[in-house]
Amino acid sequence: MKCSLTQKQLEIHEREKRILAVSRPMLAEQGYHGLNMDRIAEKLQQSKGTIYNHFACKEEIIIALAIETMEKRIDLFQRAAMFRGNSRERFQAIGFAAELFVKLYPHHFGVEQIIRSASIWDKTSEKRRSVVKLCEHRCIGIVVGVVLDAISQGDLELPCGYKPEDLVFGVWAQTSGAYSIIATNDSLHELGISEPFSVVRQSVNRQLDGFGWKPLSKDLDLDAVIKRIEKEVFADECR
Amino acid sequence: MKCSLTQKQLEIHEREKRILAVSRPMLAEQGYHGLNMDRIAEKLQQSKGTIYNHFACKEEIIIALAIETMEKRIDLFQRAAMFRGNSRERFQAIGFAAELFVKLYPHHFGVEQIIRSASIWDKTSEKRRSVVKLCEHRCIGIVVGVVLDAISQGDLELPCGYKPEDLVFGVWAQTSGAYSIIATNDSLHELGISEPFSVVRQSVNRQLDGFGWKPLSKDLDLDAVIKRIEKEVFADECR
DNA sequence: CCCGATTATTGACGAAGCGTCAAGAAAATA
DNA sequence: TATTTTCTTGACGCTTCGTCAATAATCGGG
Repeated sequence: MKCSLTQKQLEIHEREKRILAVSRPMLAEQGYHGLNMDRIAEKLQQSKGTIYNHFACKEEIIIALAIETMEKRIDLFQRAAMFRGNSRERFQAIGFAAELFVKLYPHHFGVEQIIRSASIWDKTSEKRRSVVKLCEHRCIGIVVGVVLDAISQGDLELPCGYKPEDLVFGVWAQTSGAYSIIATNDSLHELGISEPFSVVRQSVNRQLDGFGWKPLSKDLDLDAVIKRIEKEVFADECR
Repeated sequence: MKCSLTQKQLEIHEREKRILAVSRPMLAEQGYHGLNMDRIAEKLQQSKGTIYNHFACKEEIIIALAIETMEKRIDLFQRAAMFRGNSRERFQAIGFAAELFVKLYPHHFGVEQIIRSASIWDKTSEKRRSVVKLCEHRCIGIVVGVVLDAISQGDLELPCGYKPEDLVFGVWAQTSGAYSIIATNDSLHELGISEPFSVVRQSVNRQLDGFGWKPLSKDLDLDAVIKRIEKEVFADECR
């Protein structure tokens, strides 16, 4: 009967989620080597072969985790982009989301780094790789959307030959670079960098000011905007 | 006799360099998994035990390679910082060096990423880790030095509460983030980012302009400065 | 409800690769 | 030359990945 078919398929689908749920902390705590196929099987009380029915190799699990991660970020970004305010404030909201994301879920951010290692990326399936690309595209698309709105609303005029994607790339590089350094460098304080997150926020705003994206940060009460973003968009996450 | 003693020690020292020389392409081409202790031994016609006399584990080889890499970069940065020009031009020279480095030796850049994986970093010795820290410190120190010169020469005034290290961190994050994205993301073009290196240069300059570091980029003939840097500092590397 | 066909599960197994260590070789020292 | 120290070797143990033939469960038609 149909119900039975669905029953089994549901069980399989359910299991896939459990595999990922069990894998994530292993990967988060010990990195690539902490993820152990035998231990996953053991924890789920299933044989290894069954795990391999879901994921062709260890790296497929990692990239699947990364996809979950990227979807989570996209969700935050989408909500941020819908913040009610002018274009610059909406961009600010996305920046806030990015920082929130890395602070709330540092291991998620870590997973995104891990799949970029050549020795891991190369073993993943084309199928999941294209999902990653799509996620990336969607994520950038959200930010580009805000930039385009800014342009069409007359808040921003890009220099000749400069595309919205270029501006986004600059900010993307800045933030992801900073978060990556923060996450992997335990001696930042010794290097004289005591408030890296604050520095990133300032650098980004200075860059946007440099592009003349109005209202300039000197004309904005940034703290008040942040407060509003916290309250209106990320009330659940900020407590 | 003394000569013989030196002889043997020289041989050992020589071998250590050969181990690294053989390891680098393996790591560059296939990443972490491409580096294979048995194959290293085989290529050097030496037993595995001997390799392990030099390096306690695979990860130690990787971090040793990373140290070589960092020293190479320090060399480029030092030369760049000595460029004869105003403070902003000297900073420009360092930026040029960073870009040159990642373009000339992309695999070197990759090694620096690899050691930052938790699962690798954790297996390295405290001794080499502190060397890495030192290299980082020296590298940042060079750049901070130029910023300090700019301040003392009256070219730059940092906002209240902003340290030279903070400015350097911002640029460091921007460039390393960008290079990392460029290296690991094969579909940048599809995302609408066609000239990422050019975007980075512009973003950084816009940031420095934002800090009011004189002379501002609009008052500088950047192309001419680059030409001079190429000719006067990196003639050997640029051909 | 039963029975062949299909699909899913299992865990022993092979392969690869890391790191060890006792035995033996080479070098240093006396 | 004899003895001690240091260096080298490669077989071995161990872990972990991924496979696959055998087995079990599910499905679908009669």
